[in-house]
Amino acid sequence: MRPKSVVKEEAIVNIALQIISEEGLENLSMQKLAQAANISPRTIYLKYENKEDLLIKLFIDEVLGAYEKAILTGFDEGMEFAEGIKKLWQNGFQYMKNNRYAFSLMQYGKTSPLLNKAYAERNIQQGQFFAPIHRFLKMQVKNGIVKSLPFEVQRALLFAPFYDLMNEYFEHLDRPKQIITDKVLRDTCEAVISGLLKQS
Amino acid sequence: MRPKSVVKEEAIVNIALQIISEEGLENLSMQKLAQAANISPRTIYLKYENKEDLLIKLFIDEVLGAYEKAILTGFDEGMEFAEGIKKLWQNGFQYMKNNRYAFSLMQYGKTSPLLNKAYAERNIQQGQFFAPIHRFLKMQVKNGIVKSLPFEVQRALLFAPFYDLMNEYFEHLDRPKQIITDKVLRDTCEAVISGLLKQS
DNA sequence: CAAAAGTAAGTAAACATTCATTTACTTATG
DNA sequence: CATAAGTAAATGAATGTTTACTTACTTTTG
Repeated sequence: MRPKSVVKEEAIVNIALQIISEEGLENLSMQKLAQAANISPRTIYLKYENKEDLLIKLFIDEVLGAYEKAILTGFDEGMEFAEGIKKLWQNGFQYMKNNRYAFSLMQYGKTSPLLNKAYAERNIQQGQFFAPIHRFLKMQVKNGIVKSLPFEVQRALLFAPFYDLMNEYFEHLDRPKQIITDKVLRDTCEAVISGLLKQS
Repeated sequence: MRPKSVVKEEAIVNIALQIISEEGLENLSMQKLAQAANISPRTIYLKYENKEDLLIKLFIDEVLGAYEKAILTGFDEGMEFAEGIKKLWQNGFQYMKNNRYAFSLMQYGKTSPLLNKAYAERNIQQGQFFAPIHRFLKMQVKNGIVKSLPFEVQRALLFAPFYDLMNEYFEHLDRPKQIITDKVLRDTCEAVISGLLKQS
């Protein structure tokens, strides 16, 4: 039996992410992808059932899965509050810097109904990625460190500014000067932390 | 001369926003829009040059323009810091609650290359919407009230959580219980404010 | 040589956009 | 004040192109 080419499988994934990042999700077509990856359209359909299947697997496996794993590396629910959040931000920044294309598709997860649905379903099925962070925050509230707010609100306060900064970071990559430096990121993280602390 | 039907013009705009919100930007086609609005495809081209023109005008005029106007109503650069930010959040929440479809297209402004480009170009041409808020924040830094951070970072800290909450608000509209209440929004706004204050 | 991997060349359906007309209304005239 | 001329609004059907996906065949391996 002829063995499958790993090179081609990786090309599909990487070039798809690149097209999405550079031209937008709406401009990724199966034909364009095949041509750019120098393969036949049919080859994509050996690995993926259809376009929807491809997009969802890219989003869930290649992007979200890898990101969630990266962000939780070295993070421990027992950490002190500020220490834990800083670790998450550091990990996130490190990962994103090296995975610009993944970041682009991740952003589509909030707008595209298809990806949004896939994301919600996955979080229901397999006890979600945010579980350790959820428990971490719950403990901080219990210990009187952090303001008692719904988890969704805490998550918004802690991470929404981070994604905004990453967006800014990538936009400034193409410009003469980068404003999102490690120091700026640390300062922003501090601001986010102090906003959630109980004693203001 | 046959008078033009305002009803039809409005139908194009409203139904386009509805389709984008419910099915996604990538699933809006000119023919589908025409059918849903009960007009001929040709009629859309009387008002708009092409699909790109339609999308950009929807985004810039119908969505961003209306939002920016709404959010700045009753806001004054001379306001006290917390007061000013609370006003912006209140205005934003009020507007968004009544314009779910507009919110959806607004979110696409961050991901869609087409809309992103249109947004950037507009902000360069006509001295941007954020100018009063920019000056407001600059003054607060000068007066030693607010942490000295790049404007982009302040904007991220102040407003990124807001959009996240609006997303959550709309998702919970279809569920039995709403978690994003006026009180939760006020509390979140307070947290955002305290994160930016110089004395923690 | 079995059998999966891979391909070139298709397919029907959907796409954005246009053409050639018709419709609905205003207005100038007998 | 009836009616025909004029005109912008609006249209249904068609344009060529691109789409996601398939068919029929070839290549490459154990």
